[in-house]
Amino acid sequence: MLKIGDLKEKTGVTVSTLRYYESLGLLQPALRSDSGYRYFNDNAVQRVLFIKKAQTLNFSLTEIQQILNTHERGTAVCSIVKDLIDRKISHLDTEIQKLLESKQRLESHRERWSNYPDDLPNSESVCTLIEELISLEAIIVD
Amino acid sequence: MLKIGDLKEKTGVTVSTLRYYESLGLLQPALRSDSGYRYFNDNAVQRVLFIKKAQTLNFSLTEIQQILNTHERGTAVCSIVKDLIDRKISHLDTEIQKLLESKQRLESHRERWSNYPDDLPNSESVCTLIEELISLEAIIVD
DNA sequence: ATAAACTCTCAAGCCAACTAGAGAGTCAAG
DNA sequence: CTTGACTCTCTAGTTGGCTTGAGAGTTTAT
Repeated sequence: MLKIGDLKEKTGVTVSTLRYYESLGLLQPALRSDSGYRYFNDNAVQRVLFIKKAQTLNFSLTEIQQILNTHERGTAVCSIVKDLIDRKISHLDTEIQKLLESKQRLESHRERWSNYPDDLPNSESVCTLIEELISLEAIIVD
Repeated sequence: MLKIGDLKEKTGVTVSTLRYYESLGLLQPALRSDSGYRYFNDNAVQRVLFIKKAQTLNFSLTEIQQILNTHERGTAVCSIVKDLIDRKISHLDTEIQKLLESKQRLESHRERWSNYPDDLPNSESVCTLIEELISLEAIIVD
């Protein structure tokens, strides 16, 4: 039986985070001592590692809970998980697209600006970059 | 002179958000009436639109404030903005890479799973997908 | 003159995933 | 048997970008 500190050692997840996971229903101690100490079985290690790894796959704790609940309930629900993963993939796709667009717009600005000389110390213009950024929003965004 | 509601009409940004921007120092009414009403000049429209558009370029309000302050101060500081943009681009790159990785890992799982048949209604196994996900974390993550 | 629509301030709530701290109780080694 | 490390609960704070609501005052159109 593992006390919460042992579980922390085996997973690298802080004690308070473990308690937080429990409060969300992601984790359950196998038993509680009379004094209230949590005792986990080895299973819990797998579970916590699963949570961490699912997080690296960009699943939220809520989604992870769905997967684990599904698992718990014992119903044959691969399709639910498949759906979740499909939706996650297309969500990731959207996010990636957005970021790529932002990046490309920024790059095209940088490029365009590299054709302008740096502001001269005493030049009238405050900052070509900013002025363009501010005055040419239409171009920036469209 | 525009009242805050007019500014909202012209920019599509809600009144409370506009007040919030003011509280962050992103926006300043040209004057306040005796009764406390904010009055903005047309300039403010540009400014708000700039904020919105900078947000679509993944700049945070804090970063936007830096840009605007820089602009306000009247110093010739293109290089600061250039730096900001460079850092933003490489940050975006990192984010994109992360998401791409997640996506690819998920896709390889989906692919692998598509070789397994769906669970049969009364099969012993709960869910091949979940079991694999849970038991083979090493594979999943490495 | 009155009602509708607008505006004000200030406080608090929301999301996610934690983290920090107070104050008290418990366990294990020497 | 004491000391130090561990654990407990509970509350509240963090970041970012807002939103919601209460309660009160103001402006505008008819």
